Amino acid sequence: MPELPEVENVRRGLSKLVVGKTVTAVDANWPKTLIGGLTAFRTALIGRTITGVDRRGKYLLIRFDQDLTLVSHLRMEGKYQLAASADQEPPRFMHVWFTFADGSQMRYADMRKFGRMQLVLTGTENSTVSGLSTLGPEPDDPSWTAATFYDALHRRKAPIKSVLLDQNVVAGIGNIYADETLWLSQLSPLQPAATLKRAEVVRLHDNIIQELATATELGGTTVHSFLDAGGHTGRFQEQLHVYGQEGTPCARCGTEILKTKVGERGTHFCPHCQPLRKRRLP
DNA sequence: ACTTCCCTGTCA
DNA sequence: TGACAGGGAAGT
Repeated sequence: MPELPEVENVRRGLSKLVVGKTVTAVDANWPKTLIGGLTAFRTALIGRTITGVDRRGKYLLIRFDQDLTLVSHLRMEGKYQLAASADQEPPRFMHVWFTFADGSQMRYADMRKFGRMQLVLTGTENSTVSGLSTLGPEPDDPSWTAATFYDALHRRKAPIKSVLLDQNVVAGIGNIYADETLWLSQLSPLQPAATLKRAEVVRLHDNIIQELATATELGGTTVHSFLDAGGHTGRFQEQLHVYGQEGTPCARCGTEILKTKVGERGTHFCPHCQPLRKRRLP
């Protein structure tokens, strides 16, 4: 469930904690996490020094010297933690750990084992990593305008909720921020994307940019004990209007928030503020 | 473009 | 004990 704001906070945390460290060992007890296998990771990474940590959508890009990039996707439950020494009690569900020359360890824990890591040559990640090659623009990229968003939405007849979750349309939105931005924009999650009016798309575009920025600055949303690399919990969950709020009154109109399924995903909305508008597909 | 699968803790 | 949580890849 880490989405763009959470992954960005992990990036900032890791950036402060691991840049400059040199890998002396790589270990794993769930090798499936490592695309290409543990042996390849050891061969490539031992002796390499971390030079930076970047992010693209929900992907973390851990940069090493000699043009190596570790592409890491946390999926549902992936967490990084830095331990000052190897003796420190490992977190539950630790599956991969990197030991550094100073004795510290970068640990990766993932209860559901959905997360994946892949090593690529820096600069080739966009062509090599499936998911990155077709990834849509960053929400804060000035080239992502309401006009380009409108065009993208009008090529899709699927419900707007499903289209927001499509990383090829715009990068970084997951289930929480899809529901929240639709509530803010007073749009039904079931509204076919192609039926959105210009003004509605402008509203949604503004809210996506604003909401992701605010959530990022508040440290993201903590759901299911999500922790950033520094071990802090996010504070954005105090500002959720619909996600996980089923049965409580809508902050805008008092109507009970409902939960349903859209495209096999749990979807929270206010039936009064977010009515489905009957419109013909263009 | 839609469905299924990967995973396992939590909850009804 | 079975349904559910869900991002993204793979399959249809």
